[in-house]
Amino acid sequence: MPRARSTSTPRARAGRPGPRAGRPGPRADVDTKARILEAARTSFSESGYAATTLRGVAATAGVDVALIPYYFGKKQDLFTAAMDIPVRPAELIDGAFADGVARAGARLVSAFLDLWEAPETGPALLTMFRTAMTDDAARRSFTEFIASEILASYARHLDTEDAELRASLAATQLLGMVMVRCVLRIQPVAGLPREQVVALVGPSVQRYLSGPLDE
Amino acid sequence: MPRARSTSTPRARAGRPGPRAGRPGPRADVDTKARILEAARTSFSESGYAATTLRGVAATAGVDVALIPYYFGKKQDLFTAAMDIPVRPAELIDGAFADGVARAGARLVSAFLDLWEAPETGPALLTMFRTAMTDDAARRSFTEFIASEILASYARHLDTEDAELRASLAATQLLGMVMVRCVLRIQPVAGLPREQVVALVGPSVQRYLSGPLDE
DNA sequence: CGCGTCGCTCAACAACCGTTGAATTCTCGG
DNA sequence: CCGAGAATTCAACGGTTGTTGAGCGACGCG
Repeated sequence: MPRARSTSTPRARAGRPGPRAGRPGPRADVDTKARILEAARTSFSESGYAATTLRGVAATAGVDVALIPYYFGKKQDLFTAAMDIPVRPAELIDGAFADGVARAGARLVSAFLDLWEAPETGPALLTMFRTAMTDDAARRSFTEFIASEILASYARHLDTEDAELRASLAATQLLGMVMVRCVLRIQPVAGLPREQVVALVGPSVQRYLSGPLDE
Repeated sequence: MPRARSTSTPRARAGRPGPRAGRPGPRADVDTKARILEAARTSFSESGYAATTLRGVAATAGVDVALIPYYFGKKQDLFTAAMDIPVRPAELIDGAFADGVARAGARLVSAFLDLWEAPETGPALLTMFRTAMTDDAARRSFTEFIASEILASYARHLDTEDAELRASLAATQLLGMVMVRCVLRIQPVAGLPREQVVALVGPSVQRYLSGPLDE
């Protein structure tokens, strides 16, 4: 493991920077930090964590590689910064239940589609989901987040005693719909108009929320 | 991880005069190729393609790194070899429809659970799914495979004209159940006995297959 | 004008990656 | 008994990665 390579570099001129450094071009008229973040979001969601290289992110952002550690620190910090998106699941669920449990199924499907199809939140959600599928530590925190935030919010609106069972069953249908339509884009579900998807899978969610479970 | 290597390999560590190599231990009592394949399957499914290193696979298989290119060629070839599992989706679906469309929902749920919970096929399926979510080329071939193999098999058993729509809707529920129960392992669905899951989500799949879609 | 500071570039570094080639030992058919 | 070939090892190569540190240019404040 120790390569014991002292300061004898194969190249000449060790330690001293090159003759050309500094900032030759004009000052950044656009916000460099935001450009890095956006490039990082798309790269993480399209290629995953391990396959994303800082050099690739820097290239699509049009900046130097060293600017990323300069602004964000380590690669893991860039990742958490890219995943920090504004989404309040509790408010979303409360909104879906606003006018009665009887309509909550369709409302939930609609809200889920909003979240996953918006360019602001969709890529980050996909990345979090993918990481939760892969990394075990991420999976634990992800499922704990779902249990304490999402399922608990459901349970507040369903005052039956099997509320958590019903909530997690509804999650299977909601997640599966999002996978098939937004991620894998399997036809014909992927090509249907939004309202039709809501009308088709809404009743299934509704059955889990308020219908008879044993039949 | 059974490391049942009974015969000890005498590692005579003498000096270090130039290149010394060869095979010091006894010949492979266990099938080396199979051990590499198994280690590769679990590593690919737990860490993904980019994050799996040949050195890591070799370490958990207990062999030298160079044996992997020796047996499997490039890393991509090892990947395709690890993904080559015996699964005949058409037969599976035909079996689920064997005694009538009316019972196909529960049968399909049961067959899906078998497939994803078996240690033989589960990891590879998970890997294929994850890769399809990440890589766009893999996604296209995956969805095309689903359309031409899976959905077409469904459609053969449902002779209505919206057969493909019904099949892809059923896929949302089946995939979502597998995600929540087998991959993310969200409670309480993950902790339920098998038959209860079949009883709970079977009717939802059944509705997509033969129930009224507009209600 | 002097000077610090901020934004940025360049070059290098150590570590690790996949892959190759040569060396060595074993097994086995002739 | 011997040589052919398979199985396994070590060492190295060229490339890429994340990260660091030093230098450069412009700007703002004194």
